Amino acid sequence: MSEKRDRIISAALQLFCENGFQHTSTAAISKKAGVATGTLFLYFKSKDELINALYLETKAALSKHMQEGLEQAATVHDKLFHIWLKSVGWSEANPYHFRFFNMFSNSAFISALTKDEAASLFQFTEELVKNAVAEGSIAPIETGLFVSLFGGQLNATINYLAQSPQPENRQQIVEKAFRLFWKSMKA
Amino acid sequence: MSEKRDRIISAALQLFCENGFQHTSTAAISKKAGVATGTLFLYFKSKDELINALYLETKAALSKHMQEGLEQAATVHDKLFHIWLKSVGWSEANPYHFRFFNMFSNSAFISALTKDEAASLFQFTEELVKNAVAEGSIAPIETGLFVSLFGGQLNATINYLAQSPQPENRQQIVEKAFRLFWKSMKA
DNA sequence: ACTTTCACTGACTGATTAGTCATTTTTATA
DNA sequence: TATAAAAATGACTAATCAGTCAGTGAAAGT
Repeated sequence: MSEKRDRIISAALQLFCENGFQHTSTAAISKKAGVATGTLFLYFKSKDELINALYLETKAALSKHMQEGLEQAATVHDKLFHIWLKSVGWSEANPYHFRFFNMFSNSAFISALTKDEAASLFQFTEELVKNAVAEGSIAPIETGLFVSLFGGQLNATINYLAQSPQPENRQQIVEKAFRLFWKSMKA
Repeated sequence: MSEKRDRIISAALQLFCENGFQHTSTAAISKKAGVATGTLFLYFKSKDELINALYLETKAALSKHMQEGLEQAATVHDKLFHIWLKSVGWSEANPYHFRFFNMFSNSAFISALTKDEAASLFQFTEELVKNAVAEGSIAPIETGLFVSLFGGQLNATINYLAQSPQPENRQQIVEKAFRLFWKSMKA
């Protein structure tokens, strides 16, 4: 991966979040990245391919971060809590990436193909849930519903934190929200 | 409200959902609505004002629907369940509107002002939560966090249903997801 | 019958911009 | 050092489209 490519991706991320896809010209991205307008099209066939690549790589980064140290968690509870904390941490450390997901996950710019590819990066969470139900750690539930609810709760928590005025009890909120989720799901 | 205005709003909703904001020209909206290109600009100063009006009116319709018959629910549990069912029902009866929210709630097209106005339509939910905590029906929690989690869980449920292959146990899923939420929140 | 009003029309335009490509610069190779 | 290959440049273009405005026709008022 070239360094110029990285600069383009990173400039695109910022500008898309600040001004939206439509109000960000490829010329503006190139300028911010410090490359010529043509260079962008060496690395990405089109503006659409650029945003899809950005989406996929961002998802991949999050997925990787979630799994770091996951093997050290012994119980299902601990594994879910690990994923929870990693996700919150990553989102707070990468506010642009998080905002990017909020803005574009449901937009028309991301193709169905890209979404499929991204979903496969989170396959491991489905496995986790299936095993948890099988071993009786959590109450019986459709895997997809569990994953959806977990993601929803997580997203709601992060969004709440992002717009909440007091960050001092941030950690308590994060833990409390997880406790609530776990309370609803445990066997 | 003129009938042409309605047709423009409704055409815009469909086209925005199908092709996104950027790939929907005002000419296409006008054509689908069966009016001249200039007519759109009689009712909306700009394409941006159009999407903001659409957002606000859709939110208002949902808010109104949620509150229909709400006074008949006696307990906090019943009130929340009423809102839950009304929301799910409305989203399934108005899939375009629901998709529109998913696509544009976090987009750059909806102004902060519009979002503020929309939020005020849901003021009643915050009151509900405050009273519930005060009377001890639910465990103590920050109002904003509760509202955020409720919305997140609801949204996750509807999204799960929308992409789930089997609609036969739809009602069970809806009730189950609410039971899980209530389990996590009740005093 | 004349005038005024006004919702509506649609051809038109000025501005924007995604993407191209002939050329130059840099890097690798012999 | 000479040559080839690869990477990068940026002026340019073809196309799109939001928004305008002079004009139309129907209805209301006098």
